Amino acid sequence: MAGEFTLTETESAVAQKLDGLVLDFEAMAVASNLFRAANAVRNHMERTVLAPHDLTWTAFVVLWVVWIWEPIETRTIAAEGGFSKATLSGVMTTLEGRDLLTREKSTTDGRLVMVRLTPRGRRLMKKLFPKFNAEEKNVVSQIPKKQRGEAADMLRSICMAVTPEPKDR
Amino acid sequence: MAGEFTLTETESAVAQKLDGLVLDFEAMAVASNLFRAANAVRNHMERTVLAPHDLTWTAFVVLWVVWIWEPIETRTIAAEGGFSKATLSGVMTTLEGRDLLTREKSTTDGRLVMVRLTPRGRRLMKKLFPKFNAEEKNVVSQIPKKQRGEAADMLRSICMAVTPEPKDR
DNA sequence: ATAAAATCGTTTGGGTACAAACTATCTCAC
DNA sequence: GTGAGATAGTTTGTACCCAAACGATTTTAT
Repeated sequence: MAGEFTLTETESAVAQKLDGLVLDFEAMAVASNLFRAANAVRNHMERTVLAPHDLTWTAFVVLWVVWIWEPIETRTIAAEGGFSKATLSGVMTTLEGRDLLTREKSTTDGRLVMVRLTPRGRRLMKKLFPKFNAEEKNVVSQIPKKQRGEAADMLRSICMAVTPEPKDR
Repeated sequence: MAGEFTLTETESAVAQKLDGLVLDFEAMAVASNLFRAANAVRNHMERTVLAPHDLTWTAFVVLWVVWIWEPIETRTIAAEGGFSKATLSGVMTTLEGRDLLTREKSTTDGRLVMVRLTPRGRRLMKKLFPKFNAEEKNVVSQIPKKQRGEAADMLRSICMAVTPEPKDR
């Protein structure tokens, strides 16, 4: 945990501030830990696996999605990776400049852009992904093996609860 | 879920790419869902609760930590909020400009900066936090009540697994 | 006492991150 | 066939986000 205060300390401090109000501390703990965990994992991955190859988290996700599904349309990468098309546009410009992927206008629909990895990009992913997965394994190592499926399910149901209309993003 | 491909589709596509290699798909699913969930919750909160008050997620976290623990040192806010002191410095400048918090050099240690909310900041949090917690409640609503404690624990143990030395950030 | 090391917060530089506006292309109704 | 609307991707503007370098202050070792 990153913080210096314990959960109990925090709860009693919050209770004082909003005394009389009914709060859901359990929900607070889950939400709070969700972000600590996500950030901790992201930072860990960036430092241990990604930094040696000068990749950010987002750049890696883009490469991964393209690697698995190429040729793939830009909009699908954004949906699959979970970021906006504006963000994606910038990241892809960077990756294109580093000769890791290519953009090509679709011949059947002039609005679409098809994305592929370059041979260099494919070589990188083939070497990098096993290392990445090894760290993912490390990340869940403290969760009892039996509960890992459950963990994935709970996280999925959190997504369901707050995902309204996919729309544009 | 944001993506268009099912877990099974993804697994079989990955398996093809790295055929022969042993991968931990369960770890992959947990890590992947962790980020989808964290992002989904963050976006949801920003849109429903924070945007009406012109606050970003990070700005809200800063205000929250200061609200609960003021007077508080800058370094503690960063540790508690889970971001770098560089990030914090920028966000606090914004919040100071909006008259929501104040910075004051410590009298006992010239390196430290003590942070407090302004009356305006306190009024905002007192009104905003109950709304925020109501949404947090909504976020975990799909997880069976009995499993919520477990969920918080699992997320905590993910943090433990990847948090090496607290150091500086 | 004093120089070296450690600590704290800010600044700098590069890379995300998203909404909104924009351009280009396609679809559909008529 | 043609124009209104929808759709895809990029650009713009603002705000994060972090590592590394920095200046100011304090602590530590001598």
